[in-house]
Amino acid sequence: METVQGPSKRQLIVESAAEVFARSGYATTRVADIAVAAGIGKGTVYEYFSSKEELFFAVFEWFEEQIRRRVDGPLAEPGTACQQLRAILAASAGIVVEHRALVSINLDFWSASRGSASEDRFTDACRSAYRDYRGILSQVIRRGQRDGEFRADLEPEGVATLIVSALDGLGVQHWIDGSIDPRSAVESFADALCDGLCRRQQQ
Amino acid sequence: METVQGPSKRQLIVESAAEVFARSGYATTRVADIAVAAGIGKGTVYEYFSSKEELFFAVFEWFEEQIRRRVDGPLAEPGTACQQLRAILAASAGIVVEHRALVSINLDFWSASRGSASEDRFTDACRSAYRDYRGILSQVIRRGQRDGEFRADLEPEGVATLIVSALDGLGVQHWIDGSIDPRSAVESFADALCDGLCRRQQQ
Amino acid sequence: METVQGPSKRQLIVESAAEVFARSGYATTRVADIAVAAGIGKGTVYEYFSSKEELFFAVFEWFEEQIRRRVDGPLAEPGTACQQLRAILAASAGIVVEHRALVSINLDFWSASRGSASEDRFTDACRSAYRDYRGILSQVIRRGQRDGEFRADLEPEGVATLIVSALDGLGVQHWIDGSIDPRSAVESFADALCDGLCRRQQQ
Amino acid sequence: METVQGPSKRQLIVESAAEVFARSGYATTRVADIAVAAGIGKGTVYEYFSSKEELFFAVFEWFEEQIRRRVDGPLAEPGTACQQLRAILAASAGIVVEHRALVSINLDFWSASRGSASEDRFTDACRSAYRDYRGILSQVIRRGQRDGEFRADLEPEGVATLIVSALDGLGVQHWIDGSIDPRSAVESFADALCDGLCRRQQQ
DNA sequence: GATGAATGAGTGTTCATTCAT
DNA sequence: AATGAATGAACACTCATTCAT
Repeated sequence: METVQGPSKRQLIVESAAEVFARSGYATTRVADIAVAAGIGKGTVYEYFSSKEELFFAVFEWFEEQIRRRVDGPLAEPGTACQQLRAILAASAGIVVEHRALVSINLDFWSASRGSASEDRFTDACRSAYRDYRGILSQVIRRGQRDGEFRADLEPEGVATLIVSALDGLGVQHWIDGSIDPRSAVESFADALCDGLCRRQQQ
Repeated sequence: METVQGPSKRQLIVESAAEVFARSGYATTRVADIAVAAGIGKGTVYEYFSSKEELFFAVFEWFEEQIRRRVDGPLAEPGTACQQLRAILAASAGIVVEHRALVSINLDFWSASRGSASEDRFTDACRSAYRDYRGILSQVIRRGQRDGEFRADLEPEGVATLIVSALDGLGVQHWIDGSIDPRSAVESFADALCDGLCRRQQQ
Repeated sequence: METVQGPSKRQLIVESAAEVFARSGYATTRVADIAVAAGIGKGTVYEYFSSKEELFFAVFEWFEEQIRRRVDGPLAEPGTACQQLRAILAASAGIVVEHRALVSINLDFWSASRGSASEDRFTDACRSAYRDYRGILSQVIRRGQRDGEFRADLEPEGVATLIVSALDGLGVQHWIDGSIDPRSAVESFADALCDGLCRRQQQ
Repeated sequence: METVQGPSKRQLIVESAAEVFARSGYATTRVADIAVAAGIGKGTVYEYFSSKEELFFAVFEWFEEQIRRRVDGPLAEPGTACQQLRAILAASAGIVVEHRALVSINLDFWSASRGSASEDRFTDACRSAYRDYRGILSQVIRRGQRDGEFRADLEPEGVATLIVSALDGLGVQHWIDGSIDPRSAVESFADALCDGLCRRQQQ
């Protein structure tokens, strides 16, 4: 009976690394720390990843996948564009609260987009991640416009860009300052965004 | 005739450091690189700053000041809350475009909030910077509400938090992906935010 | 068949360090020099000692042990207090001649008792080493007094202090000036000390 | 009227340096510290001494002179060889107590005899200082022998060597461990040395 | 003569990576 | 496959010394 080895040792390393990177940052984390966290020998890390950077990248990919999963849920649900938008916003706020660690790792990915030997690789990965995220949102907006639910005079891409930004930045602010409440902030924001900050003249 | 010594040597170092940090990131930048960029000897850097980290911090402060100056302009102008909000958003987009370097440095500050020996110092500085920025925006919103211009049922703090986030994140996206246009994106976003994404029923 | 690994690598480093420190002095010696002398990589030194100073301290302890061993021999031998005293003096002269290096290292330890970051640690170590040495000698003297062999009117501690001093200083003089002969000097000194410099009136 | 400038600025620097070297050790002392102690500019030190080492050497010479002065006093006094010897020992104990600083500086000179670029220069200076000191003592002993006061069968040089050693080492022990009392220790030692440690059979 | 701002050679230390076991 | 002892490249920082004022 061979070890079925559910989450393979590779995965064990990735998750241990994510944990340590989140806590101490990429630069400060030593490969040895990761090995200890994973309960394996230092050399073993190199059996699965050719370098610290490579491992870092694997963590990034795993992280990406986590996010995608969380966002795909609301997308599958039926509902108006507005409802979906609100659901995505709420899900993102949830991620921010539940996985502050992920935000932390994201910071490092951005930072790694400079200086690192494989600068471009990081930048490319980030770029495409953002593109994907924007794509999802602009599609929702476009659907809203097509259905006559949303104003047609707004640039879907532009609005999507800022919404992605807002959720991104929200993670950072929450990370830096635990006293802010992402969930309620996102709700007010969603209200303002969907229905407008300004009072309806006619109301 | 004394040397008026406009931007003191200290300032020269700060600006050179900002440049190099922006290009290569904090971790990758060597103190020697900064010295070369400033056209001075390596030791001279230490005449003005006790450590690389101290210099990094000085860059942060200088950066903060730059931002503040840009945002204070629109605040001084008269106009409705909505106009001011749009002006602040536009100014921020302008900063993002003109000073991509600043965004880049900001990334490092966030990152430095973990792992760095003086972690707390960085976190505290970031926290208070965010607080200031949120304060400015929530004040504008509150004024809008007091004047009956904005809906009174929204949490000013919550909305302000997301707007700050949006501008913050916008810089990152623009940094990562030069193809996006912050100015037009911000405009659409401002429209959606102020007047609502949803079509006016009554219209 | 496991490597018996006689003198462990740690010991190898200590002895190599002793050699180099003796030749070039603590301040001048570079960690790299020690590594070369030990035939290992620079980094390996840090696998066994957390810092140059720590290594220096280990050398001190090893040195202490060497001395103790040499002095313990004469102490175990039976004989009058006078014979034991002479034997200890002779053994010490022997050390001085055979291990000039040790003297040299001692110089650095004294010096390190000032200025070094862990000044106190060095001072404490030196203080207790001297105390031990004085203790051994004063015990011999006390025994001589108890047995009626030595004059009872002299302070055993005081005399012991100066004998320790004399042996200590002898090493230094021999180190500085190879032309002096510690063995014959010590003999004359032992004669004078035990039987008196002054001619016996009654003789 | 030119400034007679009693103790010239050169002398001021030497004495300030002695003070700081004594406190912090040669290696740890920075030229800047000495300048501060002397109340002058850092550059000024180099107007009088071509290097830190040169200044160190000047301190050594000044120190030597101090010692000589203290020892010359007893030598000038009339009395038996034994009385003179005791007087010299007592004077040396006095120096040790009053000028612990001098001892401290001596440690550095010994240490500097290795590793320093001008190693030989330091060794030579130390060697000749010891030679002088031994010469003074062996002369006293020889006179004692000539006068029939001291035993003729002892090597004057050998005994002198150990006495110098004893006084040298006494300073070190007192420096390291303030609890020992050089004056009383020297007295017991002088008794033992002059009259013998062993009880007179005939008495 | 006096100064202190500027300099850069020099070194302790860290840690990603390798490889013999 | 797994390990961890060994390695050395890389870098922040210090401080003696210089020299323009």
